[in-house]
Amino acid sequence: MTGSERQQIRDGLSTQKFHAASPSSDCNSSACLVYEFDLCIGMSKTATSDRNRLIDVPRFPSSSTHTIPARRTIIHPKETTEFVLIICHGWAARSIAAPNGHRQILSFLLPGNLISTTSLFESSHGHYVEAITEVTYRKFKQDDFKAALFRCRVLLEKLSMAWIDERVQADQLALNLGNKGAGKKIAWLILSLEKRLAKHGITSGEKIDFPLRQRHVASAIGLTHVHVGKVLAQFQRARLIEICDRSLRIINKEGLHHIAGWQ
Amino acid sequence: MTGSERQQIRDGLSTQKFHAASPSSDCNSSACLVYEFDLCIGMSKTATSDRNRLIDVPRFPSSSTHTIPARRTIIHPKETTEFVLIICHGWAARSIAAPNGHRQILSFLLPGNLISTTSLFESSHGHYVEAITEVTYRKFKQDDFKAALFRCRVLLEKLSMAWIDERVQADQLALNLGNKGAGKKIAWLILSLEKRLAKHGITSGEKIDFPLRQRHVASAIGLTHVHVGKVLAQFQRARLIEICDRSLRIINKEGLHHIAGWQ
DNA sequence: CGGGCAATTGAAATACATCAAGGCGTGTGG
DNA sequence: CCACACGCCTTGATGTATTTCAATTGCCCG
Repeated sequence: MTGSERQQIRDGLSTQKFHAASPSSDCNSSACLVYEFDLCIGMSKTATSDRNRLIDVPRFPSSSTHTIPARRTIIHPKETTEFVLIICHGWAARSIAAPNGHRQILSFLLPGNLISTTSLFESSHGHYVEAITEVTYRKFKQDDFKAALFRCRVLLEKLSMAWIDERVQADQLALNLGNKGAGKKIAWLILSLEKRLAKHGITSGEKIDFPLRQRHVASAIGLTHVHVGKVLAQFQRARLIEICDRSLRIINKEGLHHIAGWQ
Repeated sequence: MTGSERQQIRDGLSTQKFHAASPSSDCNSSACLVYEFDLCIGMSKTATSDRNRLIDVPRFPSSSTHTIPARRTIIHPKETTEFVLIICHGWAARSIAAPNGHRQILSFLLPGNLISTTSLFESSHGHYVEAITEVTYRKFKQDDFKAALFRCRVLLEKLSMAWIDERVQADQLALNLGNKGAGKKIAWLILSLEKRLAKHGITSGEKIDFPLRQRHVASAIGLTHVHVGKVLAQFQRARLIEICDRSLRIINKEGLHHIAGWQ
């Protein structure tokens, strides 16, 4: 996100506008409830290639859209809520903290991602969600969301796929955190992000959006931000990647694969 | 498990005996399908204090019991199957491997644990399961298991609790793997195992079963077995714990808590 | 007895954390 | 417009934690 795109938001309150039909959206199928559930992906390829485009949810009752500036906390682990959140625009991080203060990012949330599949059934989240860029998200009532799931069998199926996916991702995260070598970990992170973005079609050429700060990378893979900086610089000197202006270009994908141990 | 308890099994094939009613079991409620689902725990406290006792599953159709010697692989990640496995006796480890060979243990499976909640819906597991001690497990047909879930609402509820639990455990694992300092990680592992064992009532006094080899600990927390050995020795010199003869005694629990960062 | 697995130990190399200082861009308030 | 604070990135110097390698021991089992 460039500075000119950034809205001026001076206080910590999220701006809120209740859902009004916006037929100009690039996602106007009545089945398009959730991007992640693949129902949008088919048409998104033909749509304008806006990155991070807003997902619209027509014919869905009682949802509201919120926008929060970068670096703000969206969800506190202890707060209870009856809502389910879906990211429409921007990046967020889901994390937990040990009582001693150490924080670990569990996953990055991209547009279309449900904020933790368990949030459908539990009213307490048990983790933080923080905005990385400015984030727009949609807020559904748990009950409404569940009801929609029962009305539409294919949605239910997609949800179960989403939570299996979530588990696979968690397993892969553990695999990577257990790795030795900062290079391995970072290469893995880059490749897995690239894969996710490509799957959603949010990638123009080889250049991908990369709004992560070094501290995000650091607390996602268990290193200090200083060391992350050194390794990234090294990667760039080796012409494996190129980072500039909040976007990343993978120059030598094979090389990264090799370093990450995906071979 | 002591040497004298260990059956002599000479080949790699698992011994298989189809289920025959065994009313002498310490778990004879008709509802007692799965230990983990809490239905056994109430009575297990009054039962004889056998550690690692066999879980029996009366009135449940088409299940078979298998026994596999220590260090043998129970499940390969690519093999497909229509069965759901539950550990009855002994310890196992669930793990995944990167293409380069690095293996990460995702969880230790104790008596009563379902081998991955996703195995109910997917015919391919995607991970290894290896016996740590000799392991006895029960094998259900996926369909039969699902049918039983629908027959019994409370079981369904327990299942959903099991998978939420599985996710919490996965999150905690990531949190620990991201920690710096071998002591922290190992203390955390010990405490979390103790907690799980205590919950199941498989703990006599402060002494708990600890059949893990150093390499298991190592690949569970992402360190080398050499270093694990050094840290464990250090813990014992500091009189935090005492390990002997495959069992572990926690001497200074507060100390461990402090080291683990649980404060 | 020999072979495989596990635990232990020490010495050396390396990877990583920690600390500290400086630079750069951006928003902010005078 | 300026000065200033803040967040972020970079760099170097230093110490520590961890890996790696190698050699030794004990144990269980065939």
